[in-house]
Amino acid sequence: MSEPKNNHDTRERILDVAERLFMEHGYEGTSMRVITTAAEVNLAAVNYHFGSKEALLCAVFRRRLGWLNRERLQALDVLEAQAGGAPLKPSQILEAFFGTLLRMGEDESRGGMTFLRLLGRTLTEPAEFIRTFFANEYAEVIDRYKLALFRALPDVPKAEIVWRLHFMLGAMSYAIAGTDVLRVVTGCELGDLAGEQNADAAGDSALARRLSQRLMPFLLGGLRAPLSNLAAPSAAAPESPGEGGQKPEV
Amino acid sequence: MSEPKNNHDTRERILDVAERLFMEHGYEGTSMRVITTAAEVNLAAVNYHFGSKEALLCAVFRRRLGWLNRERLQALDVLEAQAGGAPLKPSQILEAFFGTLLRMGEDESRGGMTFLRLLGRTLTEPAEFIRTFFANEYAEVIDRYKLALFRALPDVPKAEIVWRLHFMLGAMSYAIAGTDVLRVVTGCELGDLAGEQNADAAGDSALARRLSQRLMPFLLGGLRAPLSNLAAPSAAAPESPGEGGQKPEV
DNA sequence: GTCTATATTCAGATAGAC
DNA sequence: GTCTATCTGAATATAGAC
Repeated sequence: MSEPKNNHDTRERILDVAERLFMEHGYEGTSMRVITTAAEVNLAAVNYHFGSKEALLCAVFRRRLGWLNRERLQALDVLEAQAGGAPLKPSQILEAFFGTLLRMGEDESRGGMTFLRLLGRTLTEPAEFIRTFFANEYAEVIDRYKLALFRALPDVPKAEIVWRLHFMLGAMSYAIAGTDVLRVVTGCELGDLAGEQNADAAGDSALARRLSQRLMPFLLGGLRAPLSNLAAPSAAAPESPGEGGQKPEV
Repeated sequence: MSEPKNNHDTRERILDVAERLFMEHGYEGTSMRVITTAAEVNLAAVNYHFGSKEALLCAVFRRRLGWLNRERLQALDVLEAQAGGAPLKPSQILEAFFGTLLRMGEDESRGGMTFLRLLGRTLTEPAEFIRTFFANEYAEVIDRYKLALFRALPDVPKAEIVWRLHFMLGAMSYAIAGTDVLRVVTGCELGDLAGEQNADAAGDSALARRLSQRLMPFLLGGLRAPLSNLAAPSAAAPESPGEGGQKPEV
């Protein structure tokens, strides 16, 4: 309301640095000393501006998630208005939900890939206050998208849809968080993304686009996969890639 | 080689407790004091038996991953012997890789869901020594499975297969790690798994089976999804769940 | 092998001068 | 708003008696 001088600078600088360091070393692995040193502010500044380390982490996320949530809800609003009461197509819903996020990765002013990676990693942090924070932040959006998916896939049991939504969130989080996990686990054979650490702006933006192109078909394929035939998981489903029996219903 | 008394008890008890606590609170979030207290051993016991906290975490994983790696390689050996030189079916490969893991979740003597959750969570920990540890532990197995997938899907670019393998790992890790992340993000609507914390043996075993039944079709659907049509991600692909053009090639 | 006691380092937070 | 100095607690690790 009435901050006099470069208060804004300090706050934002702390948030920027914390965003990056939390992403690189995790919440517990990042001390306030390291943050304040890198941000070139005094050690006491974090407690003055945010109150505590936990509150700092929440502030880092609130700065980005407010916009993301609005964007996601609005994307759904637009689609539903266009459809005029008819159910949406699954691909539209996924594009609205995941596409909106992945486009953040191309937008440096919204945190870019740094924030996306941080988000992916933090979603799996065990600390209690983090869980409840995300539960509150995400509740409304997840609920809207869940309902949209229920309507889009009326023949698929709701429990199954929720599971698959969860799988999709996992695939995305992990893919985003793990540009280096990927290097570790798969042995760095992804050609063009080989540029070690993020080449900041250009490389990150390209990575976000490529990731989106790869991820969306995968998610859609998983979401629309035929349901489990209850018992034996390995014998019945058709195999050859050309013509699988794609029947999500019962 | 020559441990006299209940040395074995102590070591195993520490490993059991560490496995559970690391799963619940993460590596950084779990102190050696808490571990040794819960295991009813002396604070110095961990350093005596394992050398350091880092080494303890590695020991926790080594105890399980040796068996898992052998099992996974053997499953592939058996399949390839049966196929007699022909490429395997994607579903067989996924069943060998993910099914083997998920069956660990039903086997309390192999760590059960506790270990599976720990594994899923730890894969996303940022600490450097953890990354390199997993890189070494996983290298051989991942490589074998990657090659099997290349052969099984000769028309899909290798880079695409590696990405999708990564997506699958993510969906699985997240799904396994996040029985409670799931509760947080999706609002606990999964009916039968609502039993808060793991009801230990019976509930966990059932959860592992249910998870497998849900996850495998999703992964297979994602792996075999049609490739991105390069440019616009939202307009071209067929939608209605009944008959999508399943063509992974080009 | 086990234990007590302790060394050492580092964390988050705050009091109070400016 | 910013800074120095410091409090308080907790972490890993080890020395040395038993």
